[in-house]
Amino acid sequence: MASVRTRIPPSPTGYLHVGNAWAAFFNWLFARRHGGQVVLRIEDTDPTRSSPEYERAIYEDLRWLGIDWDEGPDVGGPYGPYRQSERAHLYRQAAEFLREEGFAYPCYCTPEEVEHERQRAAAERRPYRYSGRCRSLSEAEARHLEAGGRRPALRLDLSRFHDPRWHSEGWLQPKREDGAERLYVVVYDLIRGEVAFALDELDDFIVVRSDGTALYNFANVVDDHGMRITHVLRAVEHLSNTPRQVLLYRALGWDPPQFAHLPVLVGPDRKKLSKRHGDAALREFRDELYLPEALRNFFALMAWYPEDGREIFSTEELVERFDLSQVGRASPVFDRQKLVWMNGEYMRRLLKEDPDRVVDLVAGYLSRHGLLPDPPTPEQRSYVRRVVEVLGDRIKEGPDVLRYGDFFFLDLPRYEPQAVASQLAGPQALAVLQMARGVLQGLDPFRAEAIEAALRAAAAEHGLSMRAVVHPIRVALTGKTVGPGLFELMEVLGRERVLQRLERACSVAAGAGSAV
RNA sequence: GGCCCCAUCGUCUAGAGGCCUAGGAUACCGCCCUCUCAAGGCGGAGACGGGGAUUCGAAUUCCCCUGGGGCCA
Repeated sequence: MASVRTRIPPSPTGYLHVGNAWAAFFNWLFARRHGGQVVLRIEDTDPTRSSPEYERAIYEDLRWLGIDWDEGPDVGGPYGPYRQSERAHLYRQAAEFLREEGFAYPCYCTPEEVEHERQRAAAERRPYRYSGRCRSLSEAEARHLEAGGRRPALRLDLSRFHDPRWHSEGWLQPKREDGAERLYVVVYDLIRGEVAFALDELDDFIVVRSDGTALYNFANVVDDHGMRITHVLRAVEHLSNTPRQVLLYRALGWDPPQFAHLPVLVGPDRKKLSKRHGDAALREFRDELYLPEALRNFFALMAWYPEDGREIFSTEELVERFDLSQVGRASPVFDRQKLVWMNGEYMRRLLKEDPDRVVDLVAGYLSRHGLLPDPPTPEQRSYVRRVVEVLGDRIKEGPDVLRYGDFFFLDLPRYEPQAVASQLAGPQALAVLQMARGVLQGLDPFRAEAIEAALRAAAAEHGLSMRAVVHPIRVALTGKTVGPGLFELMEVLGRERVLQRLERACSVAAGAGSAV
């Protein structure tokens, strides 16, 4: 097989979306699996919604995810330009060819006229197809319409495909049906097999609008062919467009690439993942401390499983194993919970192998939430490092940093009402806190082991269980009932802050919790 | 409306006619560990959308229905 070339075709009309990132990753995986190339094509044909800022953001997000490309607007390549907005001349050229070869004809019908036909078809409860009225327009009629100020759109002439010379090629197959013969456009899909579309279900569709701009299907064909794309891996929503594209390839005298229609990623409501689902932009995952390697692993596991049993795979392993024919056809639901789990697995690993990276990530997260200057001083950074050590594998995603450790970065903890009510109310709590103050006041060094020993001794002396002393102290220092080991956390906080918080909590406990 | 795609635990999925009493993971529930949470260990509950057909035998093949999704400037 000639070298594999796949493409990633984002529109710079917003931030890279997880659904597109997922499809992009599959294109990347497939190309890398076969030692091929990846082409990045920017589909910026809608000038009102496209922007260079979004284009840059897409490069950034893709690179962050670990997807690289061999050709694209930013890196160049032999088959450019790689922005659709710069390819108008190529579309025009192809359109002229179609016209010269008689595969396309100018259509002077206005959108209003077409809409009228459509409505009449709907009223008569029959499927709408363009009548082909302009197909047989005479030169004189055309000139007359032009003189009236009408600009023609260009339509593909499907009647040309009834020529028997096409019927031996396999992609256009005559089939006998109830005695009559129907022509079918056959799409060969690497995931779904052969999918046949009756030619008479299609109509003479528009290829170039009256304003001269190319339609999506047309531009796509011109681009994919021009960029020597061998494999088009894209979402199933494009499957219905494929027969039109195949017709276009053939009319232009080209062989279509191989197609593989991926399922669509959907949200918990089974609807296509979109902005409606909130955090669908890839960068939001980055901001919430999802690791690119975890995301890649997770992405791979949607619609495809490398082998049964194992779930954690390095990207190299994924590349080694990727098999398009094993990709599923059903739409996977994007499951946040499982992503959290998987990210946790990678976080835990990273904590062992490259703790500095975790520290940087956490520091960045804290900065974004206003709890740390950006950049932090060296002292602050080493403090974050100690906090990360103490937090350990509790950090599965960004929000966990605050969930378990915001008090490390606040002057006073944010006291959760429920925690206060259950642990700081009443004389018992007050007694424990006062006992702790007494024990810790002169403790030196202020280290976890020493703190634990001292507190255990004091608890035993007062006939208290460790549970009974740990809980009120935890709430006093952190404001919550969950979090890292109490003694470790105290060491990081330091004696001064510990005593200060205990003191404050004492007044809270004494005031029966009303002062919070 | 026409056409196309899809359908196994809540979710991701394994399953290519007998290996299925339908396996794993996640989420959930219980127990253990333990200063709480997290992690870890052990255990539990949980699915082949429905109906026909083919076959000695169907989650697996075929048809219909239902339900979801998509395309038709």
